[in-house]
Amino acid sequence: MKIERRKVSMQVFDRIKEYIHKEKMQPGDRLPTEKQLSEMFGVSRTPVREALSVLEASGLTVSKQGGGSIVQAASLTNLIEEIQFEFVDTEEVLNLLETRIILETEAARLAAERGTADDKLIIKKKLEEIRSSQHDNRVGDKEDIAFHNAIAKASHNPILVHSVENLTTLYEKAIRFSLKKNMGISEKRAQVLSEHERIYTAIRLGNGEQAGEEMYQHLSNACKKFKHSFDQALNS
Amino acid sequence: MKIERRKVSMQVFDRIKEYIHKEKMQPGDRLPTEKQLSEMFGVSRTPVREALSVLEASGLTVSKQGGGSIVQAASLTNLIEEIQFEFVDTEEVLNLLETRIILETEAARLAAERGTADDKLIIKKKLEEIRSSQHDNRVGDKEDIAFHNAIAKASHNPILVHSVENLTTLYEKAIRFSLKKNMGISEKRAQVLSEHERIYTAIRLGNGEQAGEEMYQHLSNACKKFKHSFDQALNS
DNA sequence: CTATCATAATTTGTATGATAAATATACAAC
DNA sequence: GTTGTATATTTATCATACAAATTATGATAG
Repeated sequence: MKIERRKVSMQVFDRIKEYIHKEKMQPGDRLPTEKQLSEMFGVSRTPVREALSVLEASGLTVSKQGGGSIVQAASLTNLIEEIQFEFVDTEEVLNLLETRIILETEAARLAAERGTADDKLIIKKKLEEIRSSQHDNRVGDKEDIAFHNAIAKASHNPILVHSVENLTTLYEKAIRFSLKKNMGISEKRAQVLSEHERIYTAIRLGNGEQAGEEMYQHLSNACKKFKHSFDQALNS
Repeated sequence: MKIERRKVSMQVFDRIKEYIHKEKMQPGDRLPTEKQLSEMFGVSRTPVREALSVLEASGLTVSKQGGGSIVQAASLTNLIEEIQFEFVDTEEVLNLLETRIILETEAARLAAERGTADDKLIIKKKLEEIRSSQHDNRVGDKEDIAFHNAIAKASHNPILVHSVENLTTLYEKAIRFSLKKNMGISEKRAQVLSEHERIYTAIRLGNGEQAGEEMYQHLSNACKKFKHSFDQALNS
């Protein structure tokens, strides 16, 4: 039997989250001071500070020297189940997207030119799963990836499929650890959905050039959005 | 204008990530000790510990009491899975070539646009090795692959490089295990060399469009030749 | 020589106290 | 109402110390 020994700092991390939830704290509210928290939990300031570091890195709070720690998360109900940070290099994500653009632009074109009715039906299904995920207000990363993979499959080139799947999986991992706050911007979601629809339509009509162009635009926009959110994170 | 004021702990966080990346640390490798890190960056242990807390919470490292901090996740580039090679099928070789065309056309374009003088020198060297292999009447597969890989490297996109290398080595294996190797290639060697030279020239001049076009022609020709020799083998 | 085990050294985890720097607050001056 | 200033509060960092866990070392037995 293995006794679970969690670090005090991480226990404090949980307790503070719990506290925020319990007290129904709103964005802008001030947390108790580090001194108060350390007395509250019967520990020293050190683990409290480390817990607050993680909280801040996860975007839940902001600590300002002299000003205390302030709750930032907009809604505590869909509070972070999992901590998400950026530890992946921005440059690597951009390189990843660049490579995806190269491969998937052609994959979309080939899908339009070679895809069977069956292939296109599957793509359509994936598109609708994206729609319903959006309707449920979920993130929908998995559905997004599935849509792109389905298009690759319609190219009927297994090597290409494998390469695309490889990159999309990597991308999902990268995004999971790098995207922190810019999830749920509905207007952007609508735009993404519209882009997906345009890609699908072009494929359905068998218009390879158009499909490639739409895919290119779609991924280029993803690239722009990523850069933009990164710049924002830098200035905060 | 907003004066940039990043906390030391977060600067340390970035520096450690940078260090892991720079040193190409693999999962399982041990980071320097907290003491060493604090001396390295000229700060106390406190911010170093807070940075490590965030790193650990993000899943990049694990810190064990007494055991040091070890890297857990690697950079994206190292995560790319290789396509395992099963058996050589003509169709698969064509699929492989098709995917290579997609990737390497763009790789050549990027090489022309982003390649440094150094990069181009290396490409030139590889080209000359192809020439000398031809002079020695050797097959020169390795040299051919090295030439293509060097071009990919000049794109300065590690993900793209890895993807291209993956495919070129796969291609080399495929050709090697394919029974019909060296099928009537010798007379086309001069042509292949000329194609390589045209690619190099376009890259050297920084003409991206041209470089892409030449690469496209080159690999398309390889495709045609493969098809042709396969048909011949069928009819014999 | 090898393997095992006790011991020492190293390293992280936590505690404590002190100082610097930024912010918040209260209050006076205009 | 606004501005400025003094004071108190609070976070950010430093320095040191010790506990706890792991790793390295070396001795001993076979």
